[in-house]
Amino acid sequence: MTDYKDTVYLPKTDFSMRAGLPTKEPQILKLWEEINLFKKLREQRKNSEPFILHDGPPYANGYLHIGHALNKIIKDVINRSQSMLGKNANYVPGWDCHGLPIEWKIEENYRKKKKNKDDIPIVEFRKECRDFAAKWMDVQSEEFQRLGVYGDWEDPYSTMKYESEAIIMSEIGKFLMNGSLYRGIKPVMWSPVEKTALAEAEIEYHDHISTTIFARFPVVKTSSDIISDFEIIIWTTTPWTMPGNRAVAYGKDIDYSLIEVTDVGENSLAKIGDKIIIAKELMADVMKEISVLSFNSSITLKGSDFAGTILAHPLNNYGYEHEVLLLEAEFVTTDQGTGFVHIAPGHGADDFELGRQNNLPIPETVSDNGILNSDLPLLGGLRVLKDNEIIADIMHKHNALIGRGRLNHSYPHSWRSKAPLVFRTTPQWFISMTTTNLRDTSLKALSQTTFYPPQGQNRLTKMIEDRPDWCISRQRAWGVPLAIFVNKKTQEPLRDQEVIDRIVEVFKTDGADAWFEKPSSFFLGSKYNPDDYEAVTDIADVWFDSGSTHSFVLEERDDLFWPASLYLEGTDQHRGWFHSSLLESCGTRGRAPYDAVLTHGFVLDQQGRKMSKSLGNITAPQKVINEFGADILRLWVVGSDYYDDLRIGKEILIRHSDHYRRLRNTLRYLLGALNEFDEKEKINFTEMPELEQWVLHRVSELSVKIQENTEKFNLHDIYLDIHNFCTIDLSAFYFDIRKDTLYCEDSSSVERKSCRTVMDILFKSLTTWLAPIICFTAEEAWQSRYKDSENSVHLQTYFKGDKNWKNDELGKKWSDIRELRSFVTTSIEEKRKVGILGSSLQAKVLIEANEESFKVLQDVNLPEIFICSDVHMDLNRNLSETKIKVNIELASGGKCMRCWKIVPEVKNNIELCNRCTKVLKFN
RNA sequence: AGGCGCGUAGCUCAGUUGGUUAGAGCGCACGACUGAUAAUCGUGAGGUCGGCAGUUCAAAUCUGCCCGUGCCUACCA
Repeated sequence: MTDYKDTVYLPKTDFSMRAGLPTKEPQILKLWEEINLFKKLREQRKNSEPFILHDGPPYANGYLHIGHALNKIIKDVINRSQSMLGKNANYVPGWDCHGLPIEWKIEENYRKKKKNKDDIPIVEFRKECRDFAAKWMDVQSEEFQRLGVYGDWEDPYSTMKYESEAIIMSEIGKFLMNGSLYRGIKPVMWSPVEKTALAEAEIEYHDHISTTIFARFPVVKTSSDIISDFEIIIWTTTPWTMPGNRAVAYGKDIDYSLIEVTDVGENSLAKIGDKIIIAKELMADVMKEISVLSFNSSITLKGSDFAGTILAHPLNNYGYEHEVLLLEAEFVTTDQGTGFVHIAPGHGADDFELGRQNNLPIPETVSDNGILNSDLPLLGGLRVLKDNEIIADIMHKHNALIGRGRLNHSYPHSWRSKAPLVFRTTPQWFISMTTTNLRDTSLKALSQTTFYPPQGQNRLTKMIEDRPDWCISRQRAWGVPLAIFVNKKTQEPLRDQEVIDRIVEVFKTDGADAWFEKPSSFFLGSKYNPDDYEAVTDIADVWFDSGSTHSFVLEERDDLFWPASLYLEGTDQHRGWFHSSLLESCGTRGRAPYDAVLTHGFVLDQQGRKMSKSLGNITAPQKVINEFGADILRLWVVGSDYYDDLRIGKEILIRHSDHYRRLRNTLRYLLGALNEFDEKEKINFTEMPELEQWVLHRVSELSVKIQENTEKFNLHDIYLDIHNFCTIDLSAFYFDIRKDTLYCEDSSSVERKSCRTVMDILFKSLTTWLAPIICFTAEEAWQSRYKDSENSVHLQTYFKGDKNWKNDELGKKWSDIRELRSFVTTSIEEKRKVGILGSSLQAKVLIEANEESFKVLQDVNLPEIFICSDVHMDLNRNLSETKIKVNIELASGGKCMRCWKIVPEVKNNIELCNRCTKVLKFN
């Protein structure tokens, strides 16, 4: 017997079956670097329609986590796919550099060296922050590039570049000039020891003993006569907030008892005959606490009965003559106290909010070192944390209390000084939502923005509707200073464009440090006397920085455009970057800085739990890259529904690797089949067999779909379509059927040449379709074929099918054929199960078809489609419901030693079928 | 606690305006091939569509409640 293996055109390629991505990907990155791919693409597309995905800046303070990877991969796939549409998708990555976390890190270093932050000159401190951010920018840049993310890594943007700081200040200036930037006050956690505001994360809770008081608020005016001579009793652990009291809150559904005291204990501050009101549920506890021995309480009222009542301050007769409103509030509970809550709008979050809603005044009663203002009657000059016993004494002396005590409870302290904190109102700078109609402008801008997914619009809209004015000042060091002068006399900020311009110009050349280095006179010029003005030392909220990126990146750079085509971030950025950018841009330019917004979900572990160090369920992108490769991570992204939260874990990554293998082997098979393909082989569409025409019909169908889905950023659908196409249409159908043609047919035959023409189209289609997704593998396959490193796959555009290829009728016909084919494969399998045959080539397929099926199959080369050796089909008009009946027999004849079909002509000493004999004769 | 979401086979996902027996790929099991070979092909088993209650001739799909879960409500980004 002769071995005919050498006469068969077996697939041949150097594109390996196993990928070895972790080692191969860096080589491909190097190749791209060598040919300067990104620049080359910019040059090639410089006159094309721009697509600007404006990068939301990550914070430069650590290694990348999987969320960063997710975000940048989606961005990259979108950029690359837009590029595949022929657009100029220039992408400039950036970093957010200012802010508290970096300050903390630098401070932490100081603490280790036992240095005090306050002893370091601010400019020196800022320099260290700057160096720290610069270092992490480099680290993250490397990591992003390893993911395959392409962009202008040589010239990225950052919020701390001098030009950026200058423009940020110039943007602040716009708000200053248009009158929407104003000075107001806001309660913050304040450390009297460090004389600074603290962030939530800088606060730790320790036990603290507080003086508690039960204070009397006489009813002054009420619609409910029955309570007119009663006193409302509140309980508080912060007596020092009493000067700031402007209201008392009740719960509308709480039951309150009207109580008359009839007997009291020896040291009780209560007196017989006192008429007081407290929550019914707390009556027993309170009476015991204030040593009331007996009392009458026959009447119960609902909180809602108190609406409209006005009280007097407990020290009403000693200088605190203002009205105290009795207000309804949801946060009132009967867990503790009296069921009434004393409201000092300057000294608590709930208090402030309730005060704001009811237009209460917000008195500033405490100075920055924690001392009650000296002009306060009776209590001026006392210390808020240490003198509460004295405050209680004074109040008692003036008949303002009905009880007092002490309480050991958990209380906020500074993590630096360990000293207790207070809530205090401080002057802050706000951008008004109303004076320039910023809210309305923003809402209108949102209605003109496209959201992916659409729910985002709703979410952002709700936030803009409800949000208060934007507080943009921070009492910190590492940021863009609010370079504003305040007139000492009028307390009005100086609004002079000349001064602002002078500041901006200096920031451009010297950076924002100039604000701390140069004297006021330098900025004020000759027009103003520096002695008349105080320079603000606050810095800007970092959200203002990043909210301004559109101005110093999109507007300032020649290679970008304003507004952006797309902003794309995690769903948390509804509150963050989408939000601040919208406000900033609407406030200065009257519209959103983006045409569209895309949000993705968060990454969870395999069980759907959030990732945390304590659970030990963190998947690090670096680890995935080293074990699987970046292309697998990229496949994970597009293989997931990233509009929702995504899960990741070992099994999930393995599953995606399985999918990857299918794609890789499809490319590999194409490469093998196209070995030594010559353009001259190409066959015209109309001359191709119907099967080839059908494949091209599918290509054109898919091509349109991919085009549309790219325009809608529907990466997930693109991927599903490609994968299903490779698996169902190609591997399990077209490739399987055409093996005989490809391997055994005469190389000059129309059939084989048609097949290879189609294979060529498939290769170009798949590599360009896949290039945005598995950017490394697509390049590897492309280079494996064309061996022309200058001509990267990423310089191409999507392969587009010829319009003539689309033929829905043909599509329908072949999907019918495939349905009938599945009856045949099932029947063959049954025979295989019982050992009658192995290879389907051993089979002769006998078909009885109803009229409809007969019509579909009659002019089809059935042995080819069924991959069997013989088919006999009869029309059976009696079948109607059943489309076809299939029977399988062994084909008669001998096995051709070359193509392995069973044919009658192979017998005795004849080894080859007629076809193979003919093929060999001409070669 | 409120605002915005999510919950379909072991995994990743499809499921049109409610309309036959809820689909695909991977994995798994079994088998075939040994000329895509750590590949390829075929067959098959997997689901009370988170739960309960409604609306309807008909619910994965609409409504309500519940359960689970994520993001947001920070001088974090």
